[in-house]
Amino acid sequence: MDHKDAIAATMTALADPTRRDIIDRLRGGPLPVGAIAKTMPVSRPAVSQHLRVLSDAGLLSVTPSGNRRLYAIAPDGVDALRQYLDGLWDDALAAFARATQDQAKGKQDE
Amino acid sequence: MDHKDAIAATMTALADPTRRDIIDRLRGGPLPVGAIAKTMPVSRPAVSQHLRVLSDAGLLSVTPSGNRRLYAIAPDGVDALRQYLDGLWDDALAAFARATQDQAKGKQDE
DNA sequence: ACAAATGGTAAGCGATGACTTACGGTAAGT
DNA sequence: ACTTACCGTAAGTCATCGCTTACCATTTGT
Repeated sequence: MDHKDAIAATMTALADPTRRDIIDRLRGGPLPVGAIAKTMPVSRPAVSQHLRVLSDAGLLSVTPSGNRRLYAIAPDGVDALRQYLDGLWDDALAAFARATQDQAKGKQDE
Repeated sequence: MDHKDAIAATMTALADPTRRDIIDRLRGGPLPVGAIAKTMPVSRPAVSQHLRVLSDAGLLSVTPSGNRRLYAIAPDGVDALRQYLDGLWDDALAAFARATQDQAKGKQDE
């Protein structure tokens, strides 16, 4: 399933703390690579590699502007993860309700 | 911030594909370790270690039942990630709207 | 045309992590 | 009491990943 691969890529992309830091830098709007790296404890190539991972995961969009490349958060990529978690949330609540209901009826698992 | 650490733990826990598989097995309701491991390509200790990570992240709850231990999805842990993504979603949309608006006004970045 | 700036990529290194086998410990069956 | 079932933990191995330094391409400024 192509959709599950997208979820996997998005999840692993967001798992790294440095990449979440980059995402936080972009919350205010698009930024070029140098501006991001200047406020971070890692080198610029490291930031570049992280931006690649985030872009491949669909979390960032890139718009070349002359000499620089502006990176911005892509709402669609974030939404994919949101839908996954919403589904997980629904199932968790349903299972929880069913478990407590079964417990009230005195049924143990079989 | 303790809250950000919780997000980090939850995110790294969900980043592993095997752990997401385990989560999927638990969507229907609580299961003991052996039942999970029997339907998975990895060994039972591996599953046990993954369950530990998921529990520490607050994504699973454990209820010892006699000889076995029943693992279930914890809605609260899922909700923490949902809130994080909702905030990211809001900021992304706001930044996107502002960027297009600035572009309409002809302002380039400074 | 030359120099400076911006940024992606390759190679190599160190650390983290996922898995296995082996072991111990507790609860249930006979 | 003994055996079996269920499960967590320790030790060790192998792959993956994040980082750095070097290098190269492209674009802007003079």
